Parts: sequence; C-alpha cells; structure tokens
Amino acid sequence: VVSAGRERTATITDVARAARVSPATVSRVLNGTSEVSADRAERVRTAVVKLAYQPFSPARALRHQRTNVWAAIVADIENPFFTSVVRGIEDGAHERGYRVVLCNSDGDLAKEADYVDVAIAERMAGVVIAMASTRRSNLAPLLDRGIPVVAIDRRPARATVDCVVVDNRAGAAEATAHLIEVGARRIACITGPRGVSTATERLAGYRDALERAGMEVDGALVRREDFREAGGYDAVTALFGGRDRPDALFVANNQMTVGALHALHDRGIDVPGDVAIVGFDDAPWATLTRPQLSVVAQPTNEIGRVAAELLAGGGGGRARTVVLPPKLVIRQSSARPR
Amino acid sequence: VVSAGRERTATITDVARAARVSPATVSRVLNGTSEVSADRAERVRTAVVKLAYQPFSPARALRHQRTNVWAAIVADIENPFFTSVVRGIEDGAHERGYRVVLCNSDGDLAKEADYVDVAIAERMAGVVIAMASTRRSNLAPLLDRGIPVVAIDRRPARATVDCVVVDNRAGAAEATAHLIEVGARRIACITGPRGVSTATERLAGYRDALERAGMEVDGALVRREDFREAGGYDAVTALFGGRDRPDALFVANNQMTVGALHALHDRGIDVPGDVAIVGFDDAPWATLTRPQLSVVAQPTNEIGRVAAELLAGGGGGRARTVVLPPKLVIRQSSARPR
DNA sequence: GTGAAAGCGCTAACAC
DNA sequence: GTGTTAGCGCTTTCAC
Repeated sequence: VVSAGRERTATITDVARAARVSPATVSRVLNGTSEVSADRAERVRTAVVKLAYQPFSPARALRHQRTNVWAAIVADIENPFFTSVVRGIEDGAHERGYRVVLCNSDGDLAKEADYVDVAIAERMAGVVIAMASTRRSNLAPLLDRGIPVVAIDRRPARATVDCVVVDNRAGAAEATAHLIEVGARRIACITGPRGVSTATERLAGYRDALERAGMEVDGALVRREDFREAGGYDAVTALFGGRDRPDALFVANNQMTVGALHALHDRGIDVPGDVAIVGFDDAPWATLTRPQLSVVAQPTNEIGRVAAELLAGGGGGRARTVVLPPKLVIRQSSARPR
Repeated sequence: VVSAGRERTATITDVARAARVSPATVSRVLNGTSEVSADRAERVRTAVVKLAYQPFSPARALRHQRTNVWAAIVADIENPFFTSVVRGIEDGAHERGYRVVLCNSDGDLAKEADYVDVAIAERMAGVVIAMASTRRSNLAPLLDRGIPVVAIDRRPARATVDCVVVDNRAGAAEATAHLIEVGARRIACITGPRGVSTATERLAGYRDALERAGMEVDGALVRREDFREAGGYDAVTALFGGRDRPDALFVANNQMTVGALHALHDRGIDVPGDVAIVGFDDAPWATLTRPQLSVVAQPTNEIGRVAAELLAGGGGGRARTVVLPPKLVIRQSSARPR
C-alpha cells in the first residue's frame, strides 16, 4: 500500500526491526565496520531498500563530532572566476567523499563572519575561503578549533594557513610590460580595494614593469576601486575626465574590465586605437568583444583542485603556499595604439 | 591564557556550569523560548562569550528533526543565469532565517539524485531545483517525505510541485516575431535538449511566431543541442554547412549564444549583415560585443526571490505556478540584415 | 558474530 | 522561573 506520503521517515531502528536484527548490526552492514553474517546482511539490505532508509546525517554528525561537509566562502558568487574555482573544489571534494556548501560573503566582513560561525556550528570538516579582506581576517575562530582552512586567491597578511594563489605580481608585470612594448607611454592601472592582496600585488606588478622600463609611476594613473563593474566604469570616467589621458589600461579583475569597456564605449573612446587594454581573468565572451580582449588568464579549475588537495591534507604542520602561474593571453585589445 | 587551539569545543553543559545554571536555562536564554531572570540571563551571556560557545547544529537538528537549510540544486553552476537566480534565493532565504546550500547537478540525472539523497539525509527544510530533466524527475522521494520543493526555470511534466518559471513561449515568440519584422525570412532556432521544458517551450514559441506570420516551419532550421557553449557552436556549423543558409538565428540560451557567435565569427559570417541574432538571457557583457547582442532577458533575481517565498510557504495545498514575464531587449545584433 | 546499552549536544515536557 | 529528565538517531564499546 502506497500511502500518501508524510509517514514518519524510517530510522535505523525500523530497519533493524524489519530485518530482525539489532540496530548495531544494521550500522555495521551499512558502514562495513565489521563482519556480519551473509544472511543477516542480506536481510538488512532488503529492509533498507523496502523502507527507503536514509541515514540521518545530523545524528551521525552528533556521534562523530564532525560532518563531511566543506564550506567554500567566496567574496562574490556572481563572479565567474569564483564559480569556476568552486567547480574545481567540488571535483576535488567529491573524489574524497566530501560535499561542498557554497557561501557568498559578498565581500563583506560581517557576512563572512556569519558564515564562519555557520561552519563552526556545523562542525564542518574544512573551509576554503576567498577572504573579504586580507588585512582583517575572520579565520581565528576556525583555527582555534582546529578546523582546516585553505585560503584561495587572496593571501592573508597575518594568519598562517595553507594558501593557493596565482603569481599576481608576475602576471600584472607581464601584462604591463606587454603594453609598454606595444608602445604605450601613459599606462593606467585600475586595481581593487586596499586590504585585498590581489589588488595590492597586481598593482605592485604594474609598478615593477614601469620601473624596469625606466618609466615613472604617475599616481594620477592609479585607481583603487571595488572590484565590481561599477568600479571599472567610475575609474575610466575619472581617468579620462581631464587632459593627459592614458593611452593604455591595465585592469586588475574581470568585472572591472567589463565596466571599463562600457565606460570607454560610452565616451566614444576607441580600443585599441585610443587606448590599449589588458584585463585580468579570462572569460568565454572575451573573444566576442570587438576588439577581442587581451587578458591575464588564471588556472581557475586548478586553483580549486589544489585547494581541495590541501584541505584534505588537513593543514598538518607548517602552512603551505602553492603559487600557480597566470598566463598572458594577447588578443586584439592590446594591439599597438594610435 | 590563550592555549594553542584544539581544546574541546564548549558545549551547552560547559556554559551551564560556568554560569551556575542548568543547561535548560542556557537553552532558554539563547532561544528566547521562555522568560529567564535578568541576572541568570546575564551570567549565561557572559559565559557564552567567555567560552566562545557555538550551538552544535547537528544536535539541534537531531532534536528538531529538521534543519534550517535549503538546498538549491541547479543544472549548471557556471551558468550566470543560475547563479543570479541563486542570489535571489539567498536573499529570500536569509530574510526568513534559512541558509542555502548550492548543489551542482551538472544536468546529470544521477548527480541530481545524489543531491536529492543528501537533502533527505540532512532533513533539509526545502529544495529549490532547476531539474536536469523535466520528463524524468527525482522529486518523488522528496515529496514522499513531505519536504517542500519548488521547481524553477524548468517545469516538471508530471510531478505537481510549486513552480517559478518565465513565459518562455511568449518570450521566444516575441523574439522570433521581431526577427520576422526586421526582414528575416529563413530564421533558424537553436534550442536545448528534449526533456527540458525550457527548450521545448522556446521552440514552441518560435513556431508560434512563424505560423502567425504565415511562414512555414522548416525542420532543417531547427537544431536541438545541449544548452552548452559547444552546442551553439555545433549548431551554427551544421546550419551554415550547406546551401540555404538561415538569415536569422534565435538561440534559446546564453551559453549556446556564446558558442554560436564564436562559430559565426570563425566562419567570417557578419552579424547582423549576414545573419540577425537574438539570444535568451541577458549578460553584463552583452553590450560589449560588436554588434551588441539582442536578447530575451529574464528577471533572474525575482525568480529566486519568488521561489524562496513559495518554499517558505511550505507547499501547503495545491501546487502553485508563478509565471514571470521575460523582456525582449533589442540591441544591434538583430538590426535589419543584408 | 551479535545484541544491549551508553552517550554524543540539545530542547521540550514535566515537576517544583 | 528553574532544574531534572528523557530522548531525538546513530555508532561504539562491552559482554557474551
């Protein structure tokens, strides 16, 4: 008789009763923790199927004092860079029997702290985090409790945790050097907020390249924005507001690049004729824009997979840092200007 | 004395001891379930802070037989349409005290079934799902157990659950009618796989528009692909392989549109000169392409928020279906061809 | 091999 | 108001 739902969900005791064994035996069969005679095991398996039994994982977690869930806390769930990284984490987690809960801190320290609390309350097995700020961190409560943490993309200033990052400084320097080589003389840099390591490192790389070329770093050509589309738009508006316009742009993340391109278009500024441009992070649509966009591409999937590997390693011993190489992809937006 | 982590995490009993009250009183203070004298409440709060106590939610879940977590199971986490919808769900969930776990079925029925199992094992409070297939569903186990379900984007053929969808048929018809009006005579439709309602409905809308205009539906101009970028690419390759090329394209999702544009570019086909094109789903970069992309935009955030509202409503009574209007956004890619 | 029993952390029912 | 108690579903001793 199939009754219309809503009957009490079967527990291990129900299965035990149906199989005429003890709950302990059911547990042993399900987890393979010790030998069980063939016929009893069979009876258990039949009962499990018949009752559509699903172990209640909070009860397990209560026993084990630990879940098999990882939290991935990222600063912006709508940024394709992060979702792609998360894909990598998921793949790595799946292979190791973990599940991944994706949390969106929105770049907000308080929201991030909330999700850290959640991770603790749930006794999650580990946390992968792209921090809202690398200066002020919410990591201490996790570390105090011995919950393994891997920082991705952004490198915490103080806390010593495993990290997976890209060589931002080198990538930015390469991009800037490329703009110099192509003939640009007034190169602007649109980077992210203070207190986010990627923003700082990419700016440092930009400076490196200018200095190596014997060019002066003009403070008026450096804009700190918020890593969002609007930030890129505003930066371009400011940079092209007066005289002494830049003839090239290095933009330190994907969303700001979108904003910058919109602003350039709105002002009728031609790319790469009037300004050459190189962005950070590749995207599926980067070859659909006219001109096609030159970028510093990051190995997103690998970042996630390596993070999963480190997290599974459990943060034992010294904090490890894995630095992956970015790759300059030259397309049309950085063709020789003028 | 700050000891180097790893001491046992504080439990409610520890807090009770430190505050010289019973565990029940601690629980009452924390949950506000009944009045507690001011001084005891104060002692409890002090102890909570001092011990950095965090309630262990699996234990709560065990008591309550229910968590405060919703699962959002989507067919493709890297599709910005879905992440944007998830943002809406999160907003709605947050307001109501729920948290959202994002799960990626990858359009795969087996993975989807896995996540459904997880949702059951965790006794999640609800599930929002963009189904891998609307023909064969994994919903029965959820419904049997009385777990509220809201289907988004895709409408299940059989199961009766709450739905939030867009009027795909009308949106597709409008897009196609626009292409007709602009002078196109051989309009191709690149839609998604059989067994996904959005694919079917958008195709139906395309047919509607042709019929209304007294135009014949040519089967050779209809391609069923997989809603991924590669699908769009392949479709264009096939459509433009022989003679009798289309002079317009209606592409039924964002990722396939990217693929289609790549293929057109690779073949040197001019948009909109040789073919006009309208895609489905808007994107931040849609105005960066040259020509700018005409699309049928969906109210992604609202889809998520409405889903949250329905889920919180708990699926009581008859299954409700909310149909939201899409909006045709005309840009340059659908300018008069030739 | 197997079952009985205890207990993980929390809360709701019940006494006082 | 407050404490005592029982029990949620599961796993893991510990006897047998």
